[in-house]
Amino acid sequence: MDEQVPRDFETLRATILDRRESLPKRIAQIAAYALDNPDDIAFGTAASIAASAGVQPSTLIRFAQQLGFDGFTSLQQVFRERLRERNSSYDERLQALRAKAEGGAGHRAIFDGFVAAASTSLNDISRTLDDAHLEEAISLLAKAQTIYVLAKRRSYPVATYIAYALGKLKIRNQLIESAAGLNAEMVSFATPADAVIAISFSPYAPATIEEARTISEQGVPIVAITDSSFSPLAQFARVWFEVAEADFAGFRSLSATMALAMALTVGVGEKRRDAGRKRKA
Amino acid sequence: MDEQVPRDFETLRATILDRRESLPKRIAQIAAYALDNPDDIAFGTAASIAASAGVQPSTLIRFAQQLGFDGFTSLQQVFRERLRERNSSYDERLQALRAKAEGGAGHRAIFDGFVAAASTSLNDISRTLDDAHLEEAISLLAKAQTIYVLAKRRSYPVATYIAYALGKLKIRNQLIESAAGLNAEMVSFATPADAVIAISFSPYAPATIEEARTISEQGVPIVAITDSSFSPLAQFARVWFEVAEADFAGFRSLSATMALAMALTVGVGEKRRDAGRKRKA
DNA sequence: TATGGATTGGAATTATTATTTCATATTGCC
DNA sequence: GGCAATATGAAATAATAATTCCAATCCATA
Repeated sequence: MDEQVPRDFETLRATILDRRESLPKRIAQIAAYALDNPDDIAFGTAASIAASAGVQPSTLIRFAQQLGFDGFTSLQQVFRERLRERNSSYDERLQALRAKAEGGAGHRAIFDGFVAAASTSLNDISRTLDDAHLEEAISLLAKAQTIYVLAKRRSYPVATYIAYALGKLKIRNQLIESAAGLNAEMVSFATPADAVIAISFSPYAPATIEEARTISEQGVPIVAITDSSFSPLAQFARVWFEVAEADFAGFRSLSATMALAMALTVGVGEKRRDAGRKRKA
Repeated sequence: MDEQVPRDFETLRATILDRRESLPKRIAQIAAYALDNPDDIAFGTAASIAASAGVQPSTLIRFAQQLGFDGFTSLQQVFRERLRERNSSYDERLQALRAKAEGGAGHRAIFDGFVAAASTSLNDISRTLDDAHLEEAISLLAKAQTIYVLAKRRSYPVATYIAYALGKLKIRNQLIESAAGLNAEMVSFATPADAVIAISFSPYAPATIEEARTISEQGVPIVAITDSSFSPLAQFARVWFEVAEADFAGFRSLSATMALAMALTVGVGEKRRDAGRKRKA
């Protein structure tokens, strides 16, 4: 027997799809039903499932045996496992996390709180992000000679990640950081042929705002990621994104901002590659 | 009969919580088990569940009857229904995102991909994080005079965030960065009374590994965040976390690492505050 | 501490459900 | 078209699981 019994749903699914052609009519019927209504298989009885699928219970068992199981029951296990593993619904999970984080003692509660905050933020941004803005921002950045990245304090990690990613994609970029106090000079090098990604959240770091103002006065287009339309960054920006990050224990999540930052970065990379290809052709 | 049979899980849950006080001992035992292990109720048999909960099957049935069901089977229906429903939202959403990200054109697809990767990572870490490791790491870091933070390249954003958060919490820390090429000196200042948070993922930055080695040879305890037990960081570390980040378009998410990093940071903050309070009292 | 009612444990009973079996039908092949 | 192999249907059977019942125990109260 080289019969390998599929232990998890994905393998099982693949096996079924693989053999689909060679299965007898009624067995194929059950196979299709199983893949279309996995929940019914998980919960139903052999008789009820067979009835829904329009076959005899014995056929159902034969189907299971063909797949290498020793009966319907062990086939059903796989379908049940699948439901088990898919963790609770998003909201339930989040609620549970929040409950643990709020009520709970210990450090696990803190961790859960941050995970919940991050999940919520991702959820929100996925709902609210404006596709048109994204396109616009990417076009703008793709045309830039050098992309300047401007962020302090809480937003700084995002800036360093953007810089890292742009670097890996071989896109010229300059992180505006203050180690040597030469920010003003760095900023002054930017021209309208360049572009800026500026990130700042309330309370806005004064230095970020100042530098954004200066650089926008030089005619350099700015893509801003910030948290409200009242943000001082918004007024200097050519395109701006409103990202609402949930917070926990006084620290805001960064995951939504990170996801957006990565999308911008990789988006620019793709756009440039496409443009390059077109130019050559 | 004013007995209202709870038809959905939430109502059932509320009912149970409501009556908790007035339930007899064994029934209460089953009630607690049911709320803690709803999946087991959904899939198990009366006998298996009763055994897990440490009661007799008959008690399980009495529990169901007290709630107005006519037997275990109808109680179980509610738990199954819950699984069916919950299963749809979260996973479907993620799958939809992935599908869009994979199949889809345009830049929205890229964004969706990063959101999906981040969600998956958060999901995973929330399932796999070991509470004991977390406690251990926090105790270790809370005792440190100075917390050194060590990470390069892709992990660097996490390090900067940790440094920012530690700073805000007024916890002495030192980010080991190479601007002036003085890393070796910085590292040499660390003593066994300090501690290190080191973060590195495959392909491990050689500098991170080297510095981690040196610093651990000086007897400084290391808390590592890395991606597998084969990681060179793991061998130097007193405590280490395995974090599996999903990736998209060649860039790994950072959200799980970030959540863990924040939990460590804030955890240390809390632990110190508690210790301080105790000392005064 | 004695007594009644409520609760529990455990085995007996009943029901439900999976599986097997066998007769019948269908299909592919010579 | 006939034969064998395969597939299918339907009912009988075996297994498993839910439920019931009754004796034992616990608990509150007088």
